[in-house]
Amino acid sequence: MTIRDERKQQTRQTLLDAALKLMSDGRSFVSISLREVTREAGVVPTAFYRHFRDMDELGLALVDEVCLNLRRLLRDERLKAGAGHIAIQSSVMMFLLYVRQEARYFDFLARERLSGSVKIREAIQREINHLATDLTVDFRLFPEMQNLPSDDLNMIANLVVNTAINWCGEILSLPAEQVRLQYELSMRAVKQLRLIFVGAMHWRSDKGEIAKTAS
Amino acid sequence: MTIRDERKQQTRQTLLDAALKLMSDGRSFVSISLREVTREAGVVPTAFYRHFRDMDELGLALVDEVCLNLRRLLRDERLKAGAGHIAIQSSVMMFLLYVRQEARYFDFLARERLSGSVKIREAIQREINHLATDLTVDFRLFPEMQNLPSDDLNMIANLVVNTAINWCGEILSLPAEQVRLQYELSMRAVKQLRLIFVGAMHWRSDKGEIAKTAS
DNA sequence: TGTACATCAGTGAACGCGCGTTCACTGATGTAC
DNA sequence: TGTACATCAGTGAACGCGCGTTCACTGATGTAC
Repeated sequence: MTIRDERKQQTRQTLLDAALKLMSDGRSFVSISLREVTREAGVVPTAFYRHFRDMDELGLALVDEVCLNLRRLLRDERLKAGAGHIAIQSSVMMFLLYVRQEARYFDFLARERLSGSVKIREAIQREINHLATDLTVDFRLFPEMQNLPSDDLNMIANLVVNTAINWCGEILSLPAEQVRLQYELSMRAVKQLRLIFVGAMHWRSDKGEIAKTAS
Repeated sequence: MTIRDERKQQTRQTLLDAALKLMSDGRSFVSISLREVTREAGVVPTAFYRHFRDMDELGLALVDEVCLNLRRLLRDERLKAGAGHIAIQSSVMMFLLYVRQEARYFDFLARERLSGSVKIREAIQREINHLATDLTVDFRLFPEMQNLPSDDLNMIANLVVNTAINWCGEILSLPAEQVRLQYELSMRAVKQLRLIFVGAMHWRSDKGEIAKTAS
């Protein structure tokens, strides 16, 4: 990598960071202009085109970057925890602390998942499906879940991942100084994951009659 | 109501519909301009100000309208079902059919819930919390849940409502002609709600040891 | 190593465009007598 | 009921502004000999 290449990568990163920063006070990606990004990054508007064809391409790069970091975190968590075991409370708490710490990343993901351009939405959804697949694999190592069909494991993984995404959206919409509310939300999240696991452990055994007991 | 008032209300509704229509092919509210709305509605840009101060105010009116319709639907469903009973499969299927039928409304809600302006996000969150509260009240009528503390009922209602919102986002991102995929998603939704109810029925009794059984 | 040319990340001026908003207006509808 | 005036939803021209994109450019860095 030559000096020129390195500097180019630096500028590219500056542009990505600038876009995230502009979004960090609640604005959505689509409302941010190319000129704003370059202004924030400290380069001239035309320099943008040396790195991205248009804002959509920058958005996709942002998805890649954010998801790469997230996958790293989850991989580390997974290694630490050991197979077939999960300490729900500490996992959820750690996850939500990480979400707040890297708020810009998760804000971007949670916000653009449904409202971004078609390409960006698809890219994010692909990553989320990937997460769900990883989780399905993890579930196979749980003794309590080993005899569930993979269809059901998938369904449960999807529920867990979507629930976690909701936590992100909710905790990020709380003001930073409202620590009490954040804590309460975290405790509720812990309970929700526990409830899903309770459901998973009793799944199938009594599937047929659930909640058909009328008043 | 004079003729003039009636016509004014008509124009106002035309503006609201125009905004929804412009969003219906995947664009987010913030990316739609005042001039586009008036163009779509067939009035001159300046006529807009006879009805709304700015686009944000129109957005809030849209939240009101959409949520009013949604509440009506849910109230009717509730009356039909009778207290303390829920037919999970038919309820979920009916809900998702309604979501697809009124796709514009739910697209708007799902999309702007996280990415709209602060005011719009708050308005939508308020409505969602309201739904969760209603659901908590319903839960009280379930014999299986009657002895759970209201804190837990709340937590479960929140999980159910958020999960349902996720279904909306997912089913609306499927192309209209992919009926097969929509059906599969619906069946998964049914299972997920069942799983949550299974969890709820076994909640508390074995809360302490959940998933602490290591590999 | 030194030189001569090529590359290319970033510059700065310029463009046409759609935007939100202002203003004075028009003419149908409402109201008071 | 008929008339004279008031109201006000919608009009149309005009404005200044930030936008995305084009173009020819500069000068530091890379490359070939």
